[in-house]
Amino acid sequence: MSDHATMTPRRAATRARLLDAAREVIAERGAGGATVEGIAERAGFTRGAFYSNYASLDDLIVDLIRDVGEVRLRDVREAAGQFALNRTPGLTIDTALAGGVREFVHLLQPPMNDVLLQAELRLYALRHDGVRAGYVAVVRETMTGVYEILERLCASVNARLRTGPEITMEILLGFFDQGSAMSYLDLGRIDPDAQVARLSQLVDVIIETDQRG
Amino acid sequence: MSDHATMTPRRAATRARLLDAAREVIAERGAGGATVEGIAERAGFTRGAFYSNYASLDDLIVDLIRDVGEVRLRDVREAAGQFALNRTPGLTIDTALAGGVREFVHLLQPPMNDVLLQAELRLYALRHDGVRAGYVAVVRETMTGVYEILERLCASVNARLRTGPEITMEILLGFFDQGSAMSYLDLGRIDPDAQVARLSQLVDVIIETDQRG
DNA sequence: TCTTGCGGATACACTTCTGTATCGAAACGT
DNA sequence: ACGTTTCGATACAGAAGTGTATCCGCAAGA
Repeated sequence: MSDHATMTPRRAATRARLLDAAREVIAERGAGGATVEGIAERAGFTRGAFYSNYASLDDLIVDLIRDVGEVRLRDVREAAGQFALNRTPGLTIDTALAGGVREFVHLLQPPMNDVLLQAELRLYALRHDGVRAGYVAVVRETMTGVYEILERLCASVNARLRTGPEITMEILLGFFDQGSAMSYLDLGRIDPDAQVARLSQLVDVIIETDQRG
Repeated sequence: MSDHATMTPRRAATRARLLDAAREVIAERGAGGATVEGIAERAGFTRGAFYSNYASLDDLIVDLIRDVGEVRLRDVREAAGQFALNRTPGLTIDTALAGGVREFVHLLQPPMNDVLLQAELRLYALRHDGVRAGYVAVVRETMTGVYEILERLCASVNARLRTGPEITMEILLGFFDQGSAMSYLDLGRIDPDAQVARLSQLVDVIIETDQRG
């Protein structure tokens, strides 16, 4: 359902505008505070447009979760691609790890709205049975994708992860969420240098190297 | 402000009932979906009672954040106390660590409502400047308390943490949040055995031991 | 160019929430 | 026991949102 490729361009464009508006409004007011009226208005429409595209707010949010998941996974894949392109073989472990950190650290600095939206969607999935399965699927896909990348990186520098996929990814994702939320809570912004340092330390914790230096 | 010790018992009781109601309502409908009317009604009052105790919903939520923080910290302290009481000196590292895991693992299995409430309050703090400082203070206090306990535990079994307080606590808290949320998303409940296994693995990751066995 | 139909706007009736103002009653000091 | 204070209920006016039903105009096809 709601596959933007299989509908008229006009309809797809309207839905895209509604989705973008929903991102903003949900980030600003929360999923509970987001209203059909608010989203439609933000998109430059009236409620009429909304209801002729989605049956309900729930319906739109399902669409949004799918979309957000796709974007996230694509971001990670792109970072991985960049890393693979830039990597020069034969580096020392530390240099290679530092390179990896540099390539992935921007994922640790999402804009405030993304942090809020992500948290809101997770809460929404927790509360709404009809959404949960889809949400979990998206998270799993992301976790799997990231883990593969991580494993490849480790193998290429003769290091290995201390724990299996599931725990590793939970540590990673939890750390990302916790870190970006605390940054905004604490400073009101994200300090890139601090994030590089944080990610480096995390890598030291979850990765085990056979040799040193 | 709103120190329950310095007000008449009746007032304190009413506020306590309102706070409890707020916990439930916010967990169920989210901070954005929680209304003065809903909270008052849940507590068995009308809005009149609410407004004669709090100036606004924001006002109550500030109180709630403080309260939730106190409860959390007390829980951790109690777990630490239990651990100290039950611990028999001279155990092997692995046995001692296993004991620690057993003592703290129940903190990894909060009821669904606590997971939701915690997430909602964090989001609320992110969005409301007037609340942020207090929220951060509460989190810092919790982190410090937990870290002290963790350090003492490590020292007593001749092990040490791989990273400093800040990163360690971010990993821990992030892992806790991520884990409980995913449990409820995935299974709809929390599996205690799985949590023990998860916590054991986490301990292996963040703790470094000098000897083995 | 005509017309057909879809997409978005408008109107309507209803519900829920807000904040204030007022009132009755329960608690408390003397 | 009595008056005072305080606390919680009720009433009111207004704001905002919901979903449906209806209408209109533009865009695409013959």
